[in-house]
Amino acid sequence: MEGGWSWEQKTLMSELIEGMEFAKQLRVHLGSTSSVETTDVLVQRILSSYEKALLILKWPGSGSTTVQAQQANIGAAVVNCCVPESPISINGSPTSDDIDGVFKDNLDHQENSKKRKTQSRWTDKVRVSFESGLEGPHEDGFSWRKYGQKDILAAKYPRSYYRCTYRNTQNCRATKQVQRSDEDPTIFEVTYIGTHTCSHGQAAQSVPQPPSPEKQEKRLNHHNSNNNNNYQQQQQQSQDILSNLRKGLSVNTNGLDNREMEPPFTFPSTSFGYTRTGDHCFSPSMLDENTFLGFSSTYTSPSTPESNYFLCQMNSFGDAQGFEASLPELLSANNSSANSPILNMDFSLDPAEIDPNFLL
DNA sequence: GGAATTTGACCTTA
DNA sequence: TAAGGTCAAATTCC
Repeated sequence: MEGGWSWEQKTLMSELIEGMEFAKQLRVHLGSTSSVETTDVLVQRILSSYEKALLILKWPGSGSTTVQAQQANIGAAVVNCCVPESPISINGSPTSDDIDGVFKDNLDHQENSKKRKTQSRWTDKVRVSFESGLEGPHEDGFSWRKYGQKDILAAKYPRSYYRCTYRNTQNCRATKQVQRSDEDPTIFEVTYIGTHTCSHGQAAQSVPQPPSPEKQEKRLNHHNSNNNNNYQQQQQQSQDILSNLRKGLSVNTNGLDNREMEPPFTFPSTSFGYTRTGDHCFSPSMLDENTFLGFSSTYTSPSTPESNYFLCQMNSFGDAQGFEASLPELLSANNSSANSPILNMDFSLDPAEIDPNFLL
């Protein structure tokens, strides 16, 4: 398998291995200087994350665009193919046109199609395993309200239209369309249009919880919604998480405290493989500490059963873009960053400490 | 009773 | 003018 790996993939693997080695060394070091039990727990979790990341990369199917859950406790696989229906900049952020479109759209509430054209728009593909008990895409962290359904010409399944629940109260213009794939009914193509301007994004979910997947499934049945996130929000959340991390670091640098630790990592029972491919990606040089940490945090988070385990995977072209692009998504996949174990992890990772050549 | 979904009609675009 | 997208009243659910 490794024979077909691209340079980026090999580099990624190398970096992960190296990081794991560093963590091991840290454990040895801390073991000699500190008797705090949590230290070892933390390091164990670091190692666990690395090991599982490596495991993912080593999966035989990781060279395809489809992520199949290959562990018994991964009930559903999410294929997240980011189809750039509008240009996405190299770092995954919407282009200036996208931003302009959103901005103008916010100024002018009388949305028309021309403006819609300029909105950021991308498509994710979500594979959902029927074995998981869910028949539709899992929640993507935002609160959506279905406002329409339409039979599409030449499509076997109708298309469902969703808009942000807070459209009226906060004038959030984000919408999404969910279309079940003709070829593979287990795949839902989710097209996101516009960005969330509401303050009830994913992070807000820790307050008013949206309907559970079970509830949503009960309601939506066949035309379920969801998956994935708004990219800008992901970026913002990446920043938020980093900010929280740094706050935590101020505690950390004073020594390991007695904050309650999350239970050891376990794969959630209803989890999703997850891949994002296409141009909605980072270049290796754009992979900053946010995405790195986000990967770890989400990867290890068992907090939200419907959206917790997201598998990064190389795309079919063998590069690392899909993997990298999925990182911000991984960040926000976990609905509440407060639930992310990494926020409880007391290790320091300042931007200055990040190897600027990470993945290079 | 409030909130979410359904669905037919209407609007916009190519 | 057909197809996609949205609106809004009716319906359903909690």
